[in-house]
Amino acid sequence: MTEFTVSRAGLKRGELAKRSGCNLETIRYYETTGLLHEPARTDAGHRVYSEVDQSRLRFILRSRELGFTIEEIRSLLSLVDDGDYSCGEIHTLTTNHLQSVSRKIADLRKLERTLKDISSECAKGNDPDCPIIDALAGPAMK
Amino acid sequence: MTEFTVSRAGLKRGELAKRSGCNLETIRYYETTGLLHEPARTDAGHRVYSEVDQSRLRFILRSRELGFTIEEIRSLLSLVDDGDYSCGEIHTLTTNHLQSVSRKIADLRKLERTLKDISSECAKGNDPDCPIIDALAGPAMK
DNA sequence: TTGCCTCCTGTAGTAGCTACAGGATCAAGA
DNA sequence: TCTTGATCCTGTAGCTACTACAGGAGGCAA
Repeated sequence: MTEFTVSRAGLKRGELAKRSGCNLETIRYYETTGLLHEPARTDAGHRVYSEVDQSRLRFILRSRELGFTIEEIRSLLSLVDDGDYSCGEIHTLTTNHLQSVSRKIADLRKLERTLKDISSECAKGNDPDCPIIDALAGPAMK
Repeated sequence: MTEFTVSRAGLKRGELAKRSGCNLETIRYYETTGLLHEPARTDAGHRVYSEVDQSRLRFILRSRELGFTIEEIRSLLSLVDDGDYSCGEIHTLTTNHLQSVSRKIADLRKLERTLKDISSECAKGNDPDCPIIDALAGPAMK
């Protein structure tokens, strides 16, 4: 069973932001949206993040880097939190995400092709008769 | 000099939305953000879109399809509106956009590769010891 | 005239943050 | 001990590019 490793004492929010590379306010945002648990507080109300909190943030940041949405991460975390997730469930979420990434790549490559095509027709001169503008203006509406 | 073609009488917003495939509210949004000029109105205040308005919307929609941001489209349109744009300026905007699309593709392909790698390590079974979770949890913070 | 559809305006919600205001707390130096 | 400046707290507004809704007015056919 995967667990978040524990080994160092608490950090305040600013220090956690620095070490994780995450924006200060984003940490609070992840708390309000429920991705991060509410951390312990000092008597004065300052947040103190345990090693478990730090690992959880790292998990979130890594998942975001890989393009998972907040809701997808919420699903991943809730499976882990419940404790009895199967590897198959995690795999399904991941491959679904992979498919949407692949689709996005395909879309962007079409787009890239089109942009190359229309910009290659352009003489780049001072002539104000522009094939790019013509291409963008396109045919009249039906 | 490129111009927007004119040939049919005015349309109301709903009709324009239907023909252009653009959402009804989006048309108003483009007006408030200044991409579309304020159209003529009937006595009762209903918007009436001329052929020029329709061409302009088509230009915007096509540019959005190609992934230009609203600000990029604003630049393109203001060059056209000023009337004395050079084809070189348009070409520059387009190739800048093309570069950002290409960068995005490169980023997504790395991401796709990583997702494939981590999900291929997974046995997909009921075993709750998941290499994907391990990969996402990653190494401890510095 | 009744009913229904479209139109109008202003405003709020979406994702995923980021930034700011106005106040409290902390830690180090004089 | 006092002061100064950094950091913390909360709540709220802003960003992009839309989309949706509420509540009211106009248009048109039976």
